[in-house]
Amino acid sequence: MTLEQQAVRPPTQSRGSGPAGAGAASAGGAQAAQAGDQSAEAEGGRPPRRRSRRDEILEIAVGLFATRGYHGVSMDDIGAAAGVTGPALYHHFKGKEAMLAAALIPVSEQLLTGGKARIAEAGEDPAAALAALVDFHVEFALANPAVIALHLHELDRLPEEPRRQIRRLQRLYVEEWVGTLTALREGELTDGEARVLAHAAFGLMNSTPFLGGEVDRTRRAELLRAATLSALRG
Amino acid sequence: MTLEQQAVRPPTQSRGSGPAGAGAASAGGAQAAQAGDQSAEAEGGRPPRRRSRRDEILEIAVGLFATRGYHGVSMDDIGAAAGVTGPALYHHFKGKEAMLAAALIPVSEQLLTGGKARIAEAGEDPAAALAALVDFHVEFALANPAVIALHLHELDRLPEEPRRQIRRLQRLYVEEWVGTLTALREGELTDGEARVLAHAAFGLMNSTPFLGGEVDRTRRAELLRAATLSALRG
DNA sequence: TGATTTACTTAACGAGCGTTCAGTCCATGG
DNA sequence: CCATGGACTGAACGCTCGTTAAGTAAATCA
Repeated sequence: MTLEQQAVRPPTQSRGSGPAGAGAASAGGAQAAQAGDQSAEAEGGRPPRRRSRRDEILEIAVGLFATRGYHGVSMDDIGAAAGVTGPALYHHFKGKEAMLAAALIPVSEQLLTGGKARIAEAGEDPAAALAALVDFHVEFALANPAVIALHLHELDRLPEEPRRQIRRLQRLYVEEWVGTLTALREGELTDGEARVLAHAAFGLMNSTPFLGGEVDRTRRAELLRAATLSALRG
Repeated sequence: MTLEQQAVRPPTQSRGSGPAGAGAASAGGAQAAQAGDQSAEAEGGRPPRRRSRRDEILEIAVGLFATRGYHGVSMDDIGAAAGVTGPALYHHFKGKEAMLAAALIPVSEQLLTGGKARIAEAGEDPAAALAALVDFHVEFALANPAVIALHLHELDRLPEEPRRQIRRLQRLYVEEWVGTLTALREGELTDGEARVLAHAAFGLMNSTPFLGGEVDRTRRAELLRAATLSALRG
């Protein structure tokens, strides 16, 4: 009743494809595809260099999952939003759960590698490292609100295998923050306490998917950065 | 596979009832019942003073909803966890959506009235009002993690009518925070910016449903209070 | 005690879901 | 020009879900 998505693609047009009409409200994803791929199981292991229809569908699905919940969206819904029927999706993904996994895993990977990179760039200075981490995470959250929301809400809908993988990546990312925080406030914080603060900071920075408009993106980033840093410095 | 809930109640025992055996992991709710009541539609309008089985079931349902998601829990699941069959629940609630509404509405009401009370107690002092608000919300979040999680994740699963009511209560609660914040940092913050900060503070304080143990409750409250106040004072 | 009410049961329904399958369209490559 | 193969359709499956209906055993009340 609220947002009826649909995008009747041009019925005939080979590779490449244009932007899918009135697509997912605030999709964020489309992060590479390298996780549980199914299309390249043959000999050679060459990853398929098809960067288009699959990711396009994935982005649409992420938007729908984020606004209506994983169980609140059917395969037919996703197909309709992408301009195809439901069963057509099985040519790109092994199933519904595989779609969710394909959307979530790259996010955890990007956060972890990005976080590590920022810390490394900061050298031995914990204060600079924390500032860089906050900067990075705030920017990421503002750029990908839908995926962030998915990550927060729908992780438990995954089967054990990919869920454990994501949890492991998340844990490693948290530990980067914990290390930085304990170094910055040496003697003040135990590891457990730093973990509480790290989760609190994520909650703060990830509050951006809710609430839209009124304050422009730059100012919002500024507010979130300042608030997070104040919260973590004590 | 994870947490198989069940609570075979004592098969015969009139009113009162004991604690339902191995019940919902971390249920928080059981907040009064006054919302979309169905049992007292007859003449007189006397509210039924039965404070027991209904709320017991509601608490169990909240715990399940919080850990597995609204759509991830069936009526049979809830019934089984309460020691009855699925259809038996229709003697206490009009349906599944009514259960969710009955769990969520009292929370919004408690937050709003509690928040207003703390601000009134603080008189004209915005700094004291903010401290009291933070104190109140942190305490509430730590006491009711399951309902907080539900409120965050499953609000959109409600039909329009109760959802709008909850959204209205939430908005009023946010405005209490916005008023306090703009008074405290006069000239520094627009209303919109204060709203961003208020949502950020909720995200911070509501981070407590995730993460369990390691740090005891008192210390965690202390950490969250300090972090929130630092974040909001700029 | 007999009538009523409360709390529940078992059985069954219709709808919607994820998924499978067989076939069709069509751009491509020899 | 025909064979190939990817993208997709339409129909159908088995299953689960929320909900309804009819009946029952026990507790309460007149």
